[in-house]
Amino acid sequence: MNIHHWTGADRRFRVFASPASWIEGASVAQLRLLAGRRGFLSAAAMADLHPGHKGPVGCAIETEGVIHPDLVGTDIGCGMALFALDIEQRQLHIDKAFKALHGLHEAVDAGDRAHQAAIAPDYAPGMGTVGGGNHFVELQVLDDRADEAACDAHGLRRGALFLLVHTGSRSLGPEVLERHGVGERGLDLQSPEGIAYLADHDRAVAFAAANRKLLAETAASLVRGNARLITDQPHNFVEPRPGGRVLHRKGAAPADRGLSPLPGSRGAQSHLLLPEAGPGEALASLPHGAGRKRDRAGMSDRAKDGDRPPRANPLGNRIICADRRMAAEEAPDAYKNIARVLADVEEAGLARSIARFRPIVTFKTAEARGR
DNA sequence: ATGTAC
Repeated sequence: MNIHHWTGADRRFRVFASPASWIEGASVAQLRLLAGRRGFLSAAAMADLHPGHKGPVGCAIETEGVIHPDLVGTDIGCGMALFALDIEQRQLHIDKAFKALHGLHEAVDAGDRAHQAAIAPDYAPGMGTVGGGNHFVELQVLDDRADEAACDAHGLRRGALFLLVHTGSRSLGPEVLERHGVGERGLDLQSPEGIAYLADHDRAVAFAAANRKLLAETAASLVRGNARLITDQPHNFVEPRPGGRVLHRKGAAPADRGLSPLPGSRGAQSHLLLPEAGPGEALASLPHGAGRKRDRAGMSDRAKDGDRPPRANPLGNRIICADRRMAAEEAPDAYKNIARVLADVEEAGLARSIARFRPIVTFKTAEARGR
């Protein structure tokens, strides 16, 4: 194991990344600031670590009985869900699929939306919507099976189509954070305030998972197929742990709930991870993707020099993104190399890839907005 | 991240 501890001798912090991985200094600085948080015990960062608005993204943070809602952030329950389609790549008419997927939001059934949003009816308009930022619905093909037996066990066939869905709880998450917002002091796990936050948090987590399911089912119907859930893993959430501890995950997927998607950028392959025992210092966590290499503002500025964001890319997938600013901010070169992130995961013994997926069509947004 | 802050 050749894992670089960027945080030096302070054993409360671990960064599971090799020296070959680009880790921005600002994100490590944000990580170290967590030591001042009430109840702080330790933090585990992954190779996708990057700076966020209020704190580092790509890490797990454990406290002694204190919930810090601001560390989970606004998009409570945001995560990645992978669904298998009952369609082979060779059966797919790519042009038809590309055209049909433009209508993803319009195709969501009103009754299904209301049903899935029953847990938070006031937020029903957001149910079955992708949202902005790095969210997407992506049609993929399984193009390599590193572990054939594991793939067989889950019915993952080479050449079959899949849907990878990345979205969250839409406007519900921000509302929950604001309502329980407590600055940096946090909430005691056992207090009425802590219990109340957890209840609303859990609703947002469920809402987000329902959103991913509804989007996958709708996208599947647009390509004349049916979606079967392989795995759904949140990466922005908090959970009580044995011994009165609280584990926060901010851009980190759980390593103790089975298979976990590891998406690359929208111009790269994705993987499906099978978690391994791993060291306890990793706080039962995995990276949630490639992680940003360049911030959004920088990417947006670069695009103002007249370059149209590319609709295609080296892997040949087509991207539905009518919002040019979003396309610039989310361009593949804003992200780290997923192969490098995966190598660090495997080297650290956190997980291994059992399958690799190539993007075919990516849905971001069909509405033009930014310039 | 967010029916996009001032």
